[in-house]
Amino acid sequence: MLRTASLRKAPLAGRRSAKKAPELTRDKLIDAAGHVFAERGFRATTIREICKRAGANVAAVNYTFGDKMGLYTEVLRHSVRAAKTATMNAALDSSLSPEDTIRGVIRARLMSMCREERPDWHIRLVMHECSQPTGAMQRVVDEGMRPIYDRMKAAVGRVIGLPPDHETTRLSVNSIVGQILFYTFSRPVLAHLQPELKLTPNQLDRIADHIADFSLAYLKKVGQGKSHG
Amino acid sequence: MLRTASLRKAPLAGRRSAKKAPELTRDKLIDAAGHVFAERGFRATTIREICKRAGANVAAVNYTFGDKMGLYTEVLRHSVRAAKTATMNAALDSSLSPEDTIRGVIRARLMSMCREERPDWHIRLVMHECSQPTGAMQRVVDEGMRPIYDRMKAAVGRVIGLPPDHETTRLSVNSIVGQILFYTFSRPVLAHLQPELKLTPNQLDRIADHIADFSLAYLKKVGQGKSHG
DNA sequence: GACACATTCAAACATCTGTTTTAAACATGT
DNA sequence: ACATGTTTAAAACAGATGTTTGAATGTGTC
Repeated sequence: MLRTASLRKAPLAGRRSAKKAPELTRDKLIDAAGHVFAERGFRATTIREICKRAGANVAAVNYTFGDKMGLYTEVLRHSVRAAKTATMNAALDSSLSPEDTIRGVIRARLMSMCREERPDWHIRLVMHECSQPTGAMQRVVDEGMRPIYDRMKAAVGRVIGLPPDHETTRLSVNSIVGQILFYTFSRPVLAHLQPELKLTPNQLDRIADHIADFSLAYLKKVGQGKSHG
Repeated sequence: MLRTASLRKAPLAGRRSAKKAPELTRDKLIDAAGHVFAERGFRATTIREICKRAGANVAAVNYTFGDKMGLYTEVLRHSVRAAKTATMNAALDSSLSPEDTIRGVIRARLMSMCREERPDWHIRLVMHECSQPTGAMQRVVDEGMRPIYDRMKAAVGRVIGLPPDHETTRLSVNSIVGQILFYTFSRPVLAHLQPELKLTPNQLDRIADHIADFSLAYLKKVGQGKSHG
């Protein structure tokens, strides 16, 4: 008989061999919570909606994860893992040229917006964290975004002929990332300013090409200036 | 004796001649609400916090503005007006060259982030609307962002030698706006990825220059290609 | 000063929401 | 079959929050 949510742990997260029902509700809860958290953010999401969606009882969340935040961190953990798609991993391959790395990362990030299953949970969770931080952001950034960010700094630095931590390199990476995130973070604004812009796979492909062309124009120009001077 | 919040109007919004106290609490409420709404968004903001900050009673909001949403729309109205700074208006001057227009808009938008009073309410409210839309967004976008967006389309179109509504023009404007909003929307992420980046006026000035250089590299390249072909 | 009105205030109300409780259902090993 | 530990279910609890109420206080007019 367990007492308070803050003191008790989620029940026996370790050994689960013969049981299967608990695994099922646990997974159903994480899946349902991912949908709702990604759509509404941590605060605006109610445990009751998650449980209804998962076909579970209201007490299931507190029983399985201790409290709402426990479920949230679990969802974040899954979302970070799911964000490491095959496409993104291929783009991060260190044998690629810097230009191809940049193009690949841009494309992988944009393409994740039109996935069928779990469309873009990760980046939408980050968006809500930016709007209303919860303290869970540090881990999301460290595990989900920093590797890509560092890889981009290296690639951009090589194109422009400057160290990865030079101010121009960092600002350029920010410019690229900003262009990408715009289509997720500012989607409602975009929907009003350009109602005709549908984010179909085809269109996202064109957008990815544009962002890469737009960015490489500057990077190559600076790079040529450096190599000539 | 007024009945329901949905039916009654804010009391006598028209003639206020001799009264001053009502005006004062009204303004204090809008000012306090601007702070809290810009920081936390509509939903996470409590009427009690606004009233405490304004030194008013809990019932003041419902009495003066009907309900929470009434106060919110009033805050949005003020914020849209405050976003039309002298700097931004100067940048939108139609006698400027397209390059100067682009540089000016970028700089004006970034500089509003380090204002002493009401620092960047407008764009932070838009951010929260993007994360959790409330239905008030349409007016904010139409009145606060579309004029700038259209002006940018015209300027960018002139530099690259394409119509304002060409796909390349629109995507390029998106790229510029995305770079700008990144420093507001993704500030928490940025704080973790680049802890050393302080958004002082000096630094924002450098960022504005970078974004303009970064963008104009592509625009001019496309423009030259067009004029030669 | 008395009246009518607008405004303020403290308290209460109704609802929502995270959490806890209590008991029943279930599974498992002996 | 029994005992034991685990999972589910319904209800209740406690706190927060938007809103309303009704009295009290101010404010201007006659």
